[in-house]
Amino acid sequence: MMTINFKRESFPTPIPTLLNSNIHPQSCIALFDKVPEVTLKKGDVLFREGDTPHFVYLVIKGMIKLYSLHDGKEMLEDYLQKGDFLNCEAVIGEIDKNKTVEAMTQMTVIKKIPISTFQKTIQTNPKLYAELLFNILGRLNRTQERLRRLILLSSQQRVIHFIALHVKKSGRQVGFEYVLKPPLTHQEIGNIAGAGRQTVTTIMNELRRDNIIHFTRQYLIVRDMDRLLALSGMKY
DNA sequence: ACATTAACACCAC
DNA sequence: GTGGTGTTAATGT
Repeated sequence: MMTINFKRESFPTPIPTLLNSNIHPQSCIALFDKVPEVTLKKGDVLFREGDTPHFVYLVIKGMIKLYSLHDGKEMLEDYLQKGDFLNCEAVIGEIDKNKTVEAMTQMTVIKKIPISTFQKTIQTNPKLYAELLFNILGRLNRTQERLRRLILLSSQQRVIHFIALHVKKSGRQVGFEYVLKPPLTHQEIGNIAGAGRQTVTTIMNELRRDNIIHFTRQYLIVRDMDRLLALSGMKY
């Protein structure tokens, strides 16, 4: 017979002493302050479908993708970027073992802490709990955006829409332009937007001819965000 | 008409 | 050399 205990002894206060005595601002990110950074190359795998993860990861730089395989085809389930937490569902004891996780960009930087440490600290600090919820909400929105794109837009529009939103959010603004460095490969853009690699290449070259974007292997510039958004066929 | 895939050449690191 | 890009032809819906 299982009993569920809804009581939370130390929730919401007092704040435990040992674990967060050295955390200055109220931030989940601060939990990782003294943890060394790990740099991943594109394609490096953190763990595979079926593995049991033992860490919670924080993305510092670059992008991480979560996917499952279906007769050789990669199904992109989610992707994470700077400030996102991987396996943070562990705070409520949920651990997703059904996805492979790997670095999507060159020079992806992450930090990791044991799941138990993360769990204990977050569970006893409501502010951190709220911050985590907020972060997960961001991921949920991103996934919903992707679903909307997939259902409503043509493949051209999907690619354009993803590029517009992604660069606007993750690139830095320089004058009227947005620069994303490093960029994603056409293959990865295709995986996210639900389009073939060649399709992405062709669309991006058209956009380049029209001087709406520019790109090399090191960067992607959006020259005219308004036109790009207009071409995407979505309001925002 | 739209989109994906295969094939191949080419280029960069 | 390997991985990424550019282009076109064939094929499917």
